[in-house]
Amino acid sequence: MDDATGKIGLSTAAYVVLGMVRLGARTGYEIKQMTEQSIRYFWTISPVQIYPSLTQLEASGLITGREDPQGRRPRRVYEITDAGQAALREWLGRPGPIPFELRDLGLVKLFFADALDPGQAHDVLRAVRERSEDRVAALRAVEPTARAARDRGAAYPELTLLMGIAFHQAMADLCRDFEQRYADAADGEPGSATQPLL
Amino acid sequence: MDDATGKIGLSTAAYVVLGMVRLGARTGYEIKQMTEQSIRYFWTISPVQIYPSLTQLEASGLITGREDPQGRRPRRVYEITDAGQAALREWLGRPGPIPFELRDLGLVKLFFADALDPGQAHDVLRAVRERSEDRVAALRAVEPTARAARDRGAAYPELTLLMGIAFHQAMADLCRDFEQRYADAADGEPGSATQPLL
DNA sequence: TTCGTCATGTAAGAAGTTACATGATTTC
DNA sequence: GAAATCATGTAACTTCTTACATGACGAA
Repeated sequence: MDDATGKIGLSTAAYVVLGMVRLGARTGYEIKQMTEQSIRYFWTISPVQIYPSLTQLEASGLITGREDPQGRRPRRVYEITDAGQAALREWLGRPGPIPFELRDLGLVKLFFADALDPGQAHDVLRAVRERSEDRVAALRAVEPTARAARDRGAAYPELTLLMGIAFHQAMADLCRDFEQRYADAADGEPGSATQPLL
Repeated sequence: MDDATGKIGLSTAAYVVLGMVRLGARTGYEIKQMTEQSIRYFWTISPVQIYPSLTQLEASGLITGREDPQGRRPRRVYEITDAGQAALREWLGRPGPIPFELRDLGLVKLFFADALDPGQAHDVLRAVRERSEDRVAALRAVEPTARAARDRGAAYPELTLLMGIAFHQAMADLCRDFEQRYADAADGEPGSATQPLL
């Protein structure tokens, strides 16, 4: 999976952490929060990856950390360095394949839906459509935040949000097309395969 | 990840194998081929999962296998049973959440692209767009196969193919929008974040 | 006779997630 | 004073992928 990390010994997770520090996340905890609020729909990192990444990034001089306890609660805050800015840009611009992985059980079930009778297939179609519609609604709810970020100098988060919306909207629209097309096409029995269909 | 497999002791991989047998794949090898040609863009299974699944499915009476060596080369061919048809339908219709996972390094890089100067950001945008355009072209090349399958009783594979196309087309279109919008907006320097942007 | 394909597996390793563990601070 | 949040980690467990291993058949 490290197609795009290259020779340098930083994992993708570390670059994500670096990028989040650049965007103003100061502690591991804030990085996790920010990640959940922004890129969770197309990337995830767990605390298990965040804290070692912070240590490694600091050791490499890409961020600087200092203790800033709140009362008796320990806390370490980080900032990106010039070297960190450069490393982030190098990674963002690094050529090579850009892995894209989709794992969608809904599409799998739709793929096999010919095994069902029309009524049941319709139910699968509706379930997948409603899932995408819910996702669209969830993403639209974040739009104001993305617009606010754009007005403060970060325009690209809004683009990735719009892509998520367009993506799921396209799936929902196609589901609806199929639902209508096969609404009254009560063919009756599910297809039986006596010879390979694919 | 087994949110949707439920109490019964079959993994998602086993149901996929079952579905592929129903669609006419007779051996483990053919299942792998068919999987590569059809659902690989939204699901993957490796031979390591296929062969144990076949054993398990046969032990459960959902498929029947018989030896059918070609010359001295061993070979075991399978067929789905009525119980297998029922199990597949039960799984396809099983209610509950439908996991959807996207992991896209392209979106991650776009998300952080404000750290780049406009020219470099444009390059990232173009790289992501070209990737999606390539994917659209690859999927369109499979359309005749999907249409042929539809005419022989399997209409849903075409739907999942159309979804893949629509999905990537939407991403490519949005990239192009942004490329044009920021084509001459040479703001100059990359955004610097002195306070949290998100 | 050599290469590509058919066919079925095993073993080791990388990667990531879940659950656990701790404890302070703030809010109700 | 109870619950939610802040904050940082560890250990165990899955899960998946990669590489390896074997060997026959068909075509060039």
